[in-house]
Amino acid sequence: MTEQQNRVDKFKRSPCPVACTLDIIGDKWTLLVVRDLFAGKKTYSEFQHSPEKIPTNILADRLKRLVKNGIIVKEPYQSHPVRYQYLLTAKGRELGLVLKAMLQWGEKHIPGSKALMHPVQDKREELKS
Amino acid sequence: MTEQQNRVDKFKRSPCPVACTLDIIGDKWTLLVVRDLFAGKKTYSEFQHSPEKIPTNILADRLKRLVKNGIIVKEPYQSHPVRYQYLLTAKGRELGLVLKAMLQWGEKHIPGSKALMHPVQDKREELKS
DNA sequence: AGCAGTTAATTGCAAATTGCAAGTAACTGC
DNA sequence: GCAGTTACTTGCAATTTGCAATTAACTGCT
Repeated sequence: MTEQQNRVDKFKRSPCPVACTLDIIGDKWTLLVVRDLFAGKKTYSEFQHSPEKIPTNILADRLKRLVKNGIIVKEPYQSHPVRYQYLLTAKGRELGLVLKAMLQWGEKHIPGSKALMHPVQDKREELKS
Repeated sequence: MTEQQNRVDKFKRSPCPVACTLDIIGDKWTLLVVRDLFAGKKTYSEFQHSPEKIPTNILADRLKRLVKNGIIVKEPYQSHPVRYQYLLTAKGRELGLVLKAMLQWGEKHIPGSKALMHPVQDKREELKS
């Protein structure tokens, strides 16, 4: 088996980028965690307290998968009671467009739904130290 | 119970448009059917023959849900052997941006994945390099 | 007329995933 | 020393998924 075949084999269902993306984020919870990260949430308990009330075992699983797929990183922000924070990587931040498209579709087509805040705000000021 | 409460109650998890959108399209298969519709596929068997090989009971279920949510319509395109076609509504076509965002994210971040075709092709673009 | 083939499903069942409750471990603050 | 917080894990029932087989209604071939 060649390297190319190895690469092909790792596509779970097909080489279609939509299918591959869905293999990573195609479920009811993953993008809600990403949404929370865009909203500035960082810790396990912050995610747990979001209005959708994600079950704790699902949250633990999704965080693991997001780390495995390079969308977030997990790092301790304090040792003594060791506490972890989860941060979006560049790859994860680029899911902002997916989130934004869903948010806009939802706001337009699901009457009564209302965004608490928008991800990927157009802020042109990031070069400040 | 007031009308407002009725409206609130119908949100499955929260009024967040991202969560509401995920309640409709947040699974591994639904958006693949929508992708196929963007690719010009219209019939049950065309969806079945896509490379991901969606199980037939899942396909039947997802088509029902897409109809129920106003994303597609089902109509006979011939009577005698009565045959059905499924067509995107305006609401469904507006999922093109979600699909496009996923496609671009996948192409960029999943090495080897390659789009067979792009939904929502922007006719006016890509003159610069 | 008989039979294979196509389309659009439904049914049955095992396996996997989800959702809920409870429990755990390490620590803090009173 | 005891309640509270954080970040989980475990157990288990319920739901969903995936696969195979089957069905119903027709067409086209011989």
